Amino acid sequence: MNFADSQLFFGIEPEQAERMLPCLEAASRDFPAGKLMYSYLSGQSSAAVILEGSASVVRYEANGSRTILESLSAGGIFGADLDFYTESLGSVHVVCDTPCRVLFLNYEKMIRPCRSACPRHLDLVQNILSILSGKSRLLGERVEVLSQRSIRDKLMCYFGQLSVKSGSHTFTLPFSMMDLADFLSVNRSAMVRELRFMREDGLIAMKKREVTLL
Amino acid sequence: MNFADSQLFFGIEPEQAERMLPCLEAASRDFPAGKLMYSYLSGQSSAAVILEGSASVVRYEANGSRTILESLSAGGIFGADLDFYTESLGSVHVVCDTPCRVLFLNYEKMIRPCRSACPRHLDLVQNILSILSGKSRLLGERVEVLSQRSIRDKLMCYFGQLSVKSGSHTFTLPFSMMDLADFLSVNRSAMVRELRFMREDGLIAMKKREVTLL
DNA sequence: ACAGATATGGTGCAAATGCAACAGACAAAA
DNA sequence: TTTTGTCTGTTGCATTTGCACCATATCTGT
Repeated sequence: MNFADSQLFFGIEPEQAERMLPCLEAASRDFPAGKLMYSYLSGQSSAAVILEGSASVVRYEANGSRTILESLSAGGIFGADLDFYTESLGSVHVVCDTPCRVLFLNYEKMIRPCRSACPRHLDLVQNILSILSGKSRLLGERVEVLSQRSIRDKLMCYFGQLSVKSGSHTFTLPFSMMDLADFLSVNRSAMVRELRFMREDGLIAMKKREVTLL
Repeated sequence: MNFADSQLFFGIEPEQAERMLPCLEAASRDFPAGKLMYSYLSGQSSAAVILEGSASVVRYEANGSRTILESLSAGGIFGADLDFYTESLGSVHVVCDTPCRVLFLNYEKMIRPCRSACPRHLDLVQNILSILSGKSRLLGERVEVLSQRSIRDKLMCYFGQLSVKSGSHTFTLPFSMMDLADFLSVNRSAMVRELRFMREDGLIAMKKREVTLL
C-alpha cells in the first residue's frame, strides 16, 4: 500500500503528504520474515507505518512465556508513544510475520506542529489522537478479557467481542490455537479441552477457525 | 485544586484557560461519596476533571464480580475517549470514593481546535495527547500484570512495577486486600494465602500495606 | 466504651488449570 | 511421493485456585 493511505495521513491529499515526509525524517526499510524490526527501548522515539506485510508485537517474559500484545498488518502503526509497552519486566519487540516494508518517522516531529512547511500538520496530530484512542480501546478490551477469571469466561468474553465486531454470531478467529492461548494467557491444552466442553454444553459451534455463538 | 492546575491545561496561563471554558461548555458539579458520577454509555462525549475528592473507575460483570479499572484523585481525568472502556459485556461506571467536585467539558470541542476564540486550543490538544498516552501506558502495565499465569506471578509483576515507580524495594500498596484481589482478578482468600507462602519463601516482607521485595 | 459493620486471615474440599507426553493431521520442502 | 516439522487434540496426574465458611481484627458512629 501507499504510505498516504495509512490512517496517519487520513484526510490529507497524497501530494501534501508527500511534501511532509522530509520534515518527518521519513525513511523506508525492508525486512525479511521473522526479523526483529523494532524494540521498545527507553529513549527511542521513532514511529513506523507498515506498508507491506504483517507483524506482531510480542513480549517475552523472563520465565520464557510469550504474550502477543498486538497483531499488525499493512497500514498498521507502531512505535514510540503510539504503543504503550513498558520494558519493566519482559522485553517487547515487533517481529515480522511475513516480509515487510516499513516507513519510519520521527515521532517528536509528528506531534509538534511546525508552522512553516507543513500546512496539514494539524491534521496529522488529529489522526494520531484518533489512532491512540483506537489502540487504547483495543487494550481496554484486552483487559476486559484478561480480567475474566476462568478460561471459559475469557473465551466467551473474547468471542463476544469478535461477534460484536463482525456483526454476526459467526466469525473467524484471527489466531491459531497456540497463539489464541498465548493471547488469553492460558495453557493451550487446557484451552482446547475447555473449547470441547463448551461445544458439548451447546454454547458454541466450531469448524476449524470458524466459531458460532449459540 | 483549581481546574487550571490540571494536566489538561498544562502550559496554559490560568487567565487564558479561564477564557476557554465557555468554548468547552464547562460545567462544575458536586457529588457525595459513593455516588455514581459517570457511565460509559455509547454516544456520551463529555470528559471530566476531578477538582476535589477521589474516585474509581469500576466494571461490574454480569456474574457479579467487580474489576477496578482505574483509581482517580484530584487532577484526575476521565470520560469519553480519554478512557477506553467498552460497554460490551460488563457495565463501566465512575464512582466517588470521597465527596467530589468535578468539572465536565465537551470532549468534541476539546479535540477540534477552533481558530476563533481560543489561541491556546492547540496546547490543549497536545495535553490530551500526552494524557492519552500516559493512560495507555498504565493500561499496558495492567495487561502485563493480568497476563501472568499464576497469582504469585501476578503479585510479583505488580510489586515489581510499584517498586520501579517508587524507586525503592519498599513501597505502600494503594489498595486494600479486597481491592487488590479485584485489581488482579483473583480470589481474595487465595491471594492472601499466596502472600503468606511468598513471605514463608522469603520473597517478600509485609507489614500492613507496606511491602518489601527481598 | 460499646455495638454493629466491614476487612482480614485462615482452612478443608471441590473444581479448574497447568504440565508433560503422545498420536494423528496438516502443510511445506525435498 | 516421501520426509520433516509444526499444529492440533487428547489424556492422566499434580498443582493451583476458587469457594464456602469461620474466627479475629479493625473501623465507625453513637
